[in-house]
Amino acid sequence: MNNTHVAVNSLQEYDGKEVALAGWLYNSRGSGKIQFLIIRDGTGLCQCVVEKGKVPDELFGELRHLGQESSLTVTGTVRADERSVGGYELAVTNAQIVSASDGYPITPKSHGVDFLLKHRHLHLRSQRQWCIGRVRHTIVDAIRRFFNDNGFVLIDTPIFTTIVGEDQQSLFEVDYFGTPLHLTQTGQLYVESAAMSYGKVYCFGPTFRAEKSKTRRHLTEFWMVEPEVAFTDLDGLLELAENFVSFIVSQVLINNRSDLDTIGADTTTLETIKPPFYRLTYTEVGSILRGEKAKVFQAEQLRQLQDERQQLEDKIAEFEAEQQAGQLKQWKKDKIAAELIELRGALAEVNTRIENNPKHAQLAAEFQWGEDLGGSDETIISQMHDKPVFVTHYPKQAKAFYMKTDTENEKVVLNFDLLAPAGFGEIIGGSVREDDYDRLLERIKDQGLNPETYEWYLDLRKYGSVPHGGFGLGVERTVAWITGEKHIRQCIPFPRMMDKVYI
RNA sequence: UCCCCGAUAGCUCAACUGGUAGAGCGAGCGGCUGUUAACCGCUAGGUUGUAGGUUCGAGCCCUACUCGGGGAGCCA
Repeated sequence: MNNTHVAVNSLQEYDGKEVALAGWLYNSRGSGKIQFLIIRDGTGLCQCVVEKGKVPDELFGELRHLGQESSLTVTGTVRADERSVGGYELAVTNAQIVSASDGYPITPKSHGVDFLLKHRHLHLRSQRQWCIGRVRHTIVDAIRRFFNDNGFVLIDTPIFTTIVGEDQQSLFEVDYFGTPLHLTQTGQLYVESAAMSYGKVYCFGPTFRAEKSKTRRHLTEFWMVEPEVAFTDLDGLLELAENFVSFIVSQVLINNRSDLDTIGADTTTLETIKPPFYRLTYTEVGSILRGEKAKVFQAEQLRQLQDERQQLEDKIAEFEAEQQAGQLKQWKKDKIAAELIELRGALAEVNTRIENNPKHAQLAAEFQWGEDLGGSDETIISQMHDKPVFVTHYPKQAKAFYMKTDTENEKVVLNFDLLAPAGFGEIIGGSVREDDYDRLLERIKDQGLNPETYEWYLDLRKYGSVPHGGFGLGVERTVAWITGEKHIRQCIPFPRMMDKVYI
């Protein structure tokens, strides 16, 4: 069946020729004697034009009543036409309904988040999800390609794990034949041992965090890639990270331009994502947050938001007045009603941001040296920059035991976060690892961890320890940033969120 | 764990300070040869999340619960 069908995304090779397509009915419009069937086949959309008289009358009638997402094959002549979605359309001569669909729940109109997640198995077919999935595919491919082409060896780390990388409380516990084990929250400790064998390695797979975080940046199951490099320092890691992220973005721009356009991503800004990225220390960030600059920035943003709110409110009032005026054509009323729904949605969004602005400003102003940066602090810093920002040298007390202490300033560690621009926040966290046996042992004890559990990890510092480090990049956050998607739950096919798993 | 917001037709949303619930989309029928979330006409579709309370009267006010959204802490 397959090899006789042509893929929609290769139609330009068949201009003027007769081909058969196999796919699903995405949408259809019709008038008395002509029908437009938009068919999706997984590679793209194609408008198929059915004219009465050019197909059997019986078929014409069947196609007219064919429900959304019915599967079918169509035969016809390919022709270029500007008016068509992909630039090519099919003049249909015949069609065969494979399976008629009736009452498909996801209509071409707007739907709520909850509804769509409950229909995730079907929502994957929708344009926006389809585009995001393709971008994700490119990102995952770029991740592998970057490391494979730069001398890294893939190391698959275990999902069932005996050790704690970050924080005990954020682990999912599983009953492993009567013994408690955890689902991995990082492959880093394992990958460190592999780096001492191969030099440059990476692991790539799902990661599990039981954090009770209900935000647009969190999933309990997400994908993370973690490179680890022997004989490197903080500067080396930053360079690796900025080259890596820039490569990912460039690959998406090469392969997914039409997807980015369809979903309205900001490609002009993506074009500028090239090394070097901004570099700030935690201490610098702290003084920015506490200082005049952040205050002015936040106040300016608040003003902008208020302006925006005013404009939205004016527009809404305008439309409402128009609605009251009466004596309108039906289509005009509909347009206004649709417009109002959109405006009210935008207004709600702006209002939340206005509500949050002073809270975030206060949190920033109250920044205390020694605390970890909050999500809102990162948002502010990332909003203040048009390119990704590295934040380095965090206070030791706020960070994990394995991060190497800066010998020039014992209060900080040689770590970094990478904040994506325009408010997307953290997409990478990484560090140079403590390679000194005694210091590491001390840190393990300081954090109240059991040194016995980390015996093998300590061994790495016993037998030929070298300066080394790495980082973890969150795939979904990267997808969200690049696609401009507000919530990372749209950036993984089947999201797992705190207390909520739909299908 | 805490704070804010919400729940009305299959879906997305209206209903000004309490007065018998309305649109659009979707569905069904009819019309239209170039539509782009097509359009036009008609039809069907509701115990307003649940349980109480206030009131002559509750979608609207009060209490509790359930579910959902956003955010804080924490993080990729």
